[in-house]
Amino acid sequence: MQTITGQCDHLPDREETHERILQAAENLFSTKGFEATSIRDITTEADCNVASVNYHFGGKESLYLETFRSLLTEVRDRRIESMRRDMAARPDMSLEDFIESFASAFMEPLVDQSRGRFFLGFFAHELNDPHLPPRVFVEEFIRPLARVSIEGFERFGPPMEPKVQRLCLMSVVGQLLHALKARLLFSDDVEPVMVPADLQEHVRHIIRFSAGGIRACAATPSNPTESDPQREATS
Amino acid sequence: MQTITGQCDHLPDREETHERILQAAENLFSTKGFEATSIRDITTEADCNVASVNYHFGGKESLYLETFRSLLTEVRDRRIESMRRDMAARPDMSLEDFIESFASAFMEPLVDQSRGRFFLGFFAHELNDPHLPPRVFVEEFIRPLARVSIEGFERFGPPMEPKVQRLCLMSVVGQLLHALKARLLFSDDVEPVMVPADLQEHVRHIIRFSAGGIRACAATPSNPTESDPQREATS
DNA sequence: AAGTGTTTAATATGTTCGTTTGAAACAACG
DNA sequence: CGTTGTTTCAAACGAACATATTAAACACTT
Repeated sequence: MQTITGQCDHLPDREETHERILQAAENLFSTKGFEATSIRDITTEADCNVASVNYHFGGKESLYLETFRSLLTEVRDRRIESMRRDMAARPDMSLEDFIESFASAFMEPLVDQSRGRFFLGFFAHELNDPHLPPRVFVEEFIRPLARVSIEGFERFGPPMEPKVQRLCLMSVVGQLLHALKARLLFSDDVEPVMVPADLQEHVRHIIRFSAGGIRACAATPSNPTESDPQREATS
Repeated sequence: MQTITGQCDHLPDREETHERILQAAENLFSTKGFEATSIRDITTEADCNVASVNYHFGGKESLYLETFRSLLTEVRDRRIESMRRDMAARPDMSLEDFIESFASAFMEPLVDQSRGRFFLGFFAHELNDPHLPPRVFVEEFIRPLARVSIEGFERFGPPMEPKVQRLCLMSVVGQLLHALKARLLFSDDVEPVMVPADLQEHVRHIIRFSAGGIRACAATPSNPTESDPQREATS
């Protein structure tokens, strides 16, 4: 009662060990994956005792789940909030404007200095060595994001069948993710030969490319066996 | 000299241990990554002794390198051969035809029952926990493939700046890779709600989408601030 | 000051890791 | 038959692993 602030003069940790473990776990799990990360790796980086993980989280697996789920919800909610804000502020967007809004909502949580920068690594490892309960990723993360995105396509894009809408959404997402991965791959290139040095420039290309792709897909919505009228445009 | 064929009557292995280790290593390294795969995992699956890996390959790391590099060259050469064959057989392809040729050359080594089916997993792990010497992946794999693909864009696509050509190539590749990964993600879905059940249908969408995207990018090659003429096509 | 619940560190146990060793089985050659 | 080189095996090494148990140190209440 007498010393409110004097609880941790000599100890650097005290009470934030829980947080330091979470940060170290996010960092290591996202880069090395679940199995390749040992509790000792985590406790060494968190500068705490080995037993702390079992005490605070009840084991390695529980720590992984808690870390990943909180990361999922953070990225998801930031994206949804960003898109909803843009859609409400500018009800008369062009298709290009909406794709730009979607792209920035999609990318920003992954590239800024927030916890979201760990997301891609986490996801890559989880994809081919799953430790999350099945379907939780699709139901709690992808589905809500797809719902808002499709709503934007409905409002700002050309009329399309729902199936084609989902495919176009996946085309945009695939390009954006590949842009991020390519930057990792070519990061040690002396000159930017394969990928532009500026991510913004790459995103601007994706916006233009995707707007053209979406309009081409909306042109003949129903039967893909029929020959499309654009076929002779280049000859 | 007397018994040429009587070398391995009772032993199932004998002389092919080297190959069995390679197969097991491909399988395990691609799904679990380097660190999460133990030599005992490999030798158990290969049904041989623990010392065999050190004997045949000189250690875990050398085995990983040899496995990955041979996988790289196999996928790369299959892709290049497939594209060169198509380009030679049909010199008057449409843009859609070439994208289809590229897509099948790109996808087939990854989805059929050859060794290439391990490639995606290998690559995903290598991306955020590298164990290959730097730049070997870009120089020996991506660069030769990009050269042939850009050549196809030159011949069968609209005129574009080289920088835009590379960006369009990356857009197509990103969509194709994302289509494959999405199939893994939604593989346990009861009904195909997010992704079509048939990969061919997804690829057909990507062809249509990409042809529209490429033509939109070629429309105004230099100054991206200028509004493109397709803007009013859907209203 | 004594008591209570919470958090940390130290220690112990059994497992698995990559690698090494020495012997055995084999073909080829003298 | 003896020797040599090749390949496989069981066994074992020290190190690092996950986890459980224990006791000490702490903030806070009475």
